[in-house]
Amino acid sequence: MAEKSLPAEEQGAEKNLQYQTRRDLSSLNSAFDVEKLSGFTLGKFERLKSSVLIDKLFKEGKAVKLHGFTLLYLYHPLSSFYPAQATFTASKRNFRHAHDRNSVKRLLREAYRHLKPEFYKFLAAQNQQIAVCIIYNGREVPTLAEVQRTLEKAIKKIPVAQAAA
RNA sequence: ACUGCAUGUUGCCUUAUCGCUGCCCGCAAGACGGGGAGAGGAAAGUCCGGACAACACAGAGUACCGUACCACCUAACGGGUGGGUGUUUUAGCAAUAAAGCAACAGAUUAGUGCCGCAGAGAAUAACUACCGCCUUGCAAAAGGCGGAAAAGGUGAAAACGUGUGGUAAGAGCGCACGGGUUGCCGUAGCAAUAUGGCAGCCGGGUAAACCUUACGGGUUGAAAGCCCAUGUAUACUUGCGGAUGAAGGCGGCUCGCCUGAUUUUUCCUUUCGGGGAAAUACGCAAGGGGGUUGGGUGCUAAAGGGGGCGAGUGAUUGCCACCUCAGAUAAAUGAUAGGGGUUUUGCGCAAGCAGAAUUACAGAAUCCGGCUUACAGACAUGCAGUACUU
RNA sequence: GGUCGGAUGGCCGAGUGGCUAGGCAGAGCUCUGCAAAAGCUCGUACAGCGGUUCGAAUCCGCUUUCGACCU
Repeated sequence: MAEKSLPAEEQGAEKNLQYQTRRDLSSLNSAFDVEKLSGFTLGKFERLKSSVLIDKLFKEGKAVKLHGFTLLYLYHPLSSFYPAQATFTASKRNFRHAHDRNSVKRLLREAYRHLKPEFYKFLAAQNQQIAVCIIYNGREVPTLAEVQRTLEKAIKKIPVAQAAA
């Protein structure tokens, strides 16, 4: 165990990085180019995982509703270098079987992955970070093309961040 | 050959691009690069049984819950295998055979309850009809007392069946044959049980009604539990501190500035005063319990896998060498395109051509052994039916 | 992931093995000059499949579906 783990100081540094929520965004941009971050990837740090933030998102976030999709968003500083973190859900009421829910969430993820670069440019221009939750309210598993078309419209509806917010 | 049913096996393959999650290696240590791995037969239902963990625990009994033909298998089981018994279907005149099914201990020696409607009566049964005696009456008959479960009808179920003797009429009341059941003995079998003999009994059903007998069961489940960090107010315990400044804050930090915490009792000495002890308030440190938010561990090498050689009718098991095969946590295992395979539709004598679909049930969450339920297509075996050929 | 409970007419809801109560709602009739209220009458139910039993809403098993609790 001792051999495996990193030296103590490095561990500390890593933790700082996670716990630090406030950071200077301008320095971030100088270190990591937005262009470099906007490949068609969707890794661990681009997904919204903090239950605290998710609670906050559902409580205070604004919603864009479009054709059975609901897109919740909240401009909020993140513990990630990426301009956005997203999460995807389908309700247990509409999809009783686990494999149906999984496949819907995979479709949403796939669609978001392809729409991501433009969304990131839009955010980088404002120098803002955002938390997003995409919910599918339909009762049947949709096709990928359908999801992409609707999501693209929904994302374009997200307004520019207010200075006060 | 086709169709149906049952059981078992299987549950599309491959190339490229864009991704996801662990692991290993590299490096400039990054959220980078490379390599290799990554979804089931039911992962499901959570119906049983274990492993593992925490807590509890003298012993015995009671309550409660579960199991229930016998033997074996197994870590264990309500599971499985083999056997027995009963029963259903099919074939057959029958004997019997084959296939399927069974929560299959006890209701004639523990006891209690329940059995609607109908029927005289549903458990010490007399309504009709039957028989005897008595009373009334010319008689027919009526009434009363008693006998009697053979006949009737009712019902899911009516007091062993047939025959015969017997009787006032009848009755297992006696006898013969037969049936069931309990006990003992003989034979076969480890046993359930089968079979033969002897003796007793035969006034119902229901235990997935209470119950009896035998056996088993401590409770709670990985959101168990253990560790680390973050960090807030602090009950309580211990230690230390002190206006000759504890402790905290700021700065230019061996220093300066600012803020700033206690009283009582008692003893010794005594001019004021000083010192000690105890209690208490305050402060600090440690322990500690309470709450908050994360991470690690538990956690994937196991009652493991397929293979070979044995043991056993079989479930299962012994030995040998080989293999390492998911580990996520707002929860990975995906998407697109091409090729092949499969199914299907149309055209065609056929070869083949063209189109469509690629589909079933379904997604690991601590891990195993079962059971149950769902399931497109393919293959194998068995049974049944239909048609044709010999 | 784990542990429990329910399902009876259009709605609520009782029912310890023997014809499934009751209320609300609905339809018809009475009453009234017409209505309301009241009274009378009627129709419509045991989630599904299988088993135990002479007989199942009830007992047992499986399935479907709704809900609750545990961090």
